[in-house]
Amino acid sequence: MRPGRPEALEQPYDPGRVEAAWYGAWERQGVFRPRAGGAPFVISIPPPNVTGSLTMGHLLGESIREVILRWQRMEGREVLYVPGTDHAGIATQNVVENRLRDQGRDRQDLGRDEFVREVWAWKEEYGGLILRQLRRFGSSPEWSRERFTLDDGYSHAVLLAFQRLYEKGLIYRGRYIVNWCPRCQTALSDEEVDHVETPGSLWYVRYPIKDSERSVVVATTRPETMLGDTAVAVHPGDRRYAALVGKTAVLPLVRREIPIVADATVDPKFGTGAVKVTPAHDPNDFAIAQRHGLPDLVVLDEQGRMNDNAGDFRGLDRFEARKRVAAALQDAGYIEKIEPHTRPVGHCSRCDTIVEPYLSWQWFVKMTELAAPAIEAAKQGQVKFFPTRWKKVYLNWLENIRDWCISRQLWWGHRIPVWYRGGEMVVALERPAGEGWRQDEDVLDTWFSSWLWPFAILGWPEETPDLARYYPNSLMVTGSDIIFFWVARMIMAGIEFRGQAPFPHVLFTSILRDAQGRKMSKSLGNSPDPMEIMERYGADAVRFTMVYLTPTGQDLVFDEKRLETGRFFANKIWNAARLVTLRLGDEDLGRVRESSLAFTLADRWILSRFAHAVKSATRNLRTYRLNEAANVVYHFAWHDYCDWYLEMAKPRWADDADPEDRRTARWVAWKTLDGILRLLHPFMPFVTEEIWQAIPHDGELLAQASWPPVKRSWVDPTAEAEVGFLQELVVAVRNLRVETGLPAGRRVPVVVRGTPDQLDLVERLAQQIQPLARIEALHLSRDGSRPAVAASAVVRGAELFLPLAGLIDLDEERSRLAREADRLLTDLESSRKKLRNQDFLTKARPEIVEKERQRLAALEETLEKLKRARESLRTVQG
RNA sequence: GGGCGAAUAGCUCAGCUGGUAGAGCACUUGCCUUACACGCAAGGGGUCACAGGUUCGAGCCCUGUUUCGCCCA
Repeated sequence: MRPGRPEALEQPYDPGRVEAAWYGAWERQGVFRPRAGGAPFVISIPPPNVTGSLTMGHLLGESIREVILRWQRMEGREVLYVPGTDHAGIATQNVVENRLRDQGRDRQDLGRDEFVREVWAWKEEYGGLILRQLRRFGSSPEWSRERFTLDDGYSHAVLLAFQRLYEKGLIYRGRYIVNWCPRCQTALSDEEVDHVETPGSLWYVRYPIKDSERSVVVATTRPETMLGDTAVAVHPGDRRYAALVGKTAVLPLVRREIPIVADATVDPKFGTGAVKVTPAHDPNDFAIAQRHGLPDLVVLDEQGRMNDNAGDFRGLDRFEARKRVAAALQDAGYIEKIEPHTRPVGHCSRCDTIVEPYLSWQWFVKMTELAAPAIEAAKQGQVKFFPTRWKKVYLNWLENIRDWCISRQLWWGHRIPVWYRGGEMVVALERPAGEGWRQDEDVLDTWFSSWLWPFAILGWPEETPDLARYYPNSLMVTGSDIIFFWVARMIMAGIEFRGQAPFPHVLFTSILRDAQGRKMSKSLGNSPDPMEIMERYGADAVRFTMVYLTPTGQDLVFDEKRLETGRFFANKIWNAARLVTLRLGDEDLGRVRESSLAFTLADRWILSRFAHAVKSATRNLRTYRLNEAANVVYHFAWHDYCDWYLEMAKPRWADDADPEDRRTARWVAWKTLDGILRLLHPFMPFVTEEIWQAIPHDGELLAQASWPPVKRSWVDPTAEAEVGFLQELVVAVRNLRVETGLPAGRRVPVVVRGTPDQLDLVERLAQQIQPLARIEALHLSRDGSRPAVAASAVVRGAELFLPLAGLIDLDEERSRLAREADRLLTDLESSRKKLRNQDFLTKARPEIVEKERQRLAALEETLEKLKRARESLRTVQG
């Protein structure tokens, strides 16, 4: 047992100082290293973007991971938390390109190799800021295992995964419509496109029929694409157009002859029921073209400008082209009408540019085969989601999954391991032997590397000891916004490459929103700076508040002011600890045997309450109700321990108090504080460590101490009931004091009247009640007498009197008693009504009925006594 | 168009197995009571969105409606 250092708890509490103190010690002592002994517990960080910095959202996720990790460590598990970052292809390339632009250069000037070197240099200098910020936050990953998705070993894993899937026939190259971002100039996956309902127009355009007076009117939202039309399509069952199928239409402006085809996917109710078919710029049209053997004609370039196929419109930006084409059609009399029309428009999730459906050669992963076992894993419970409703979202996505476009036209990333020479194509991790091989120019989607994260971080494809011991991981904590991007794909990859889902549990965190309900994001600039927040409130306060506030799986409207909850709480604990340390004296508490102490009622009560708090906090942690766990500890520490126990203990610490009892009060106060610090450590590691070091403690660091067990011997229902009565008495007296307008400091006599049992109890508790309620003398009315003039209240049938003749306003007291009685009357009536109900009496569970009877009896008794108190005051007046 | 979620005190939100509606902040009143004014004490404040239903009993379960938000197409 190490002695405390009371002088360490300086006033005032300064989070900045405290939080600078302990991180180094934890690292030196190897607190974050997996400690053999218990079953492994493994979590990895959802790798943040290497160019990124901390956001409030990160802090929320990190707070939750940390609570669970530090708790599990204290429970004796072998805890591993793996840190790292991902290379975030588009985002990182953007950052470096912007820098080049500022210098008046672009990546084409540098060439591929030079550019990639430039990105690496940038990464070495500025990357990973976010991980340094996590140290300030107090995060406890095993730093020596930090991984980056472009590291050599990791890259090998990524390319190997590509090769294996290719060899299994699950990866293919094809020419299809993909989502193209003209600004990023790369293909995107479906998940990287956000759809926004956008008002626009629906143009009705007349296409003449060849060798005929007739024409067909098509409706389109994108007239500029008509330059790439290769057909007109109608529904096969649409009688209006039956005669036209097989005929030839003449495309206005360009006079190209195109067939009219019948296809069942055409919606006869949309527009005129006839649509133009632009295979190169619309996924549905592409499908129609495939079925009918129609050619395709690309009319846009990679930057979203009209290309040479667009004739007079070549070189125009797509939106300018839309206006010009519409105007040209109008001028030539081809426009029938224009209607307002709202449709979903895809935006690049990276840069918000409107994406183009664009026909190009890309690499894809066939997903249905990978999805099937991932669906089973969730259905059979090998992977569970918290909250459970995400299971449905997950299943729905997987059951309707589409192939995944994984090639990106970027330079920063894993270059696709495919080699071409003439008509040959080889998939290989190394350049094939021989001359003339040219590697595929594209890189892989970043998510194609991060879906391997749970096992690639452990050394896969090598069969390392880590992989054997730490796979599958224990838990994934992340935001539901990446359930498709990452979570579902990790599960698929885990099953595909390791034969087992990567973790049994997925815990989704809240999404933080600002006061207007908008998602907090860097681009909106509506997120406070986390580092500044930590400066102002302290990391402990942020951690506690985040967890305390976060509802399980609901979005969280974040208001900075609420961080005061954690800040004030830390301060409260700090000051409670100061009080305790100042009163501990030089007692060697470590040598005190619990059995040698004579606990008072208050001692038994707080230890019982502590046992409940441990039980409840632990149960809530196990079920991921972290906010409830935080709430339990908060309430116990503040309201039970500080408000009641410490107040009751104060007189026992006085110099003239009985030494044995003083020792007992010291021991219980210390022991309970030690317990609070342990329960609180996962939520507020710094301040709890600092305080723990200042009180007598066993072991080097709180971070290595054990989680408190539930001590059954401390559970004491009698003590809880009796102190409950005491608390009600005290509150009633305090209330009378306020209601009668007594000066706050004035000590008053109190008379109690009640059953002999009640009076005995009050007599036993008198010592503790008096200071709490500022009572000068507590008189027990054994003979049933009562003061003639007094303010009064009823507590559990016992009557309290403040005999204050001359000090209280009798009229006011009478009306106060009347108000009190009125309030009870409502409850009384509803209780009576309930008990008159035959159905209630026969059908409700007996214990419920009995409870209701007791409740009614108590209400009646209280009411009766209030009435008598009023009457007696009337007599006085009369 | 399909799916999911939310609606509870002035605000932000808890409310687990149906059994007397809770917290923090804000508000009112009184206190610098030698741990803490980042505090202490006492208090006010609710048609649990609406309409039905199930039940002895509904904030909670069922059906429908309204409003808001999100995801998917």
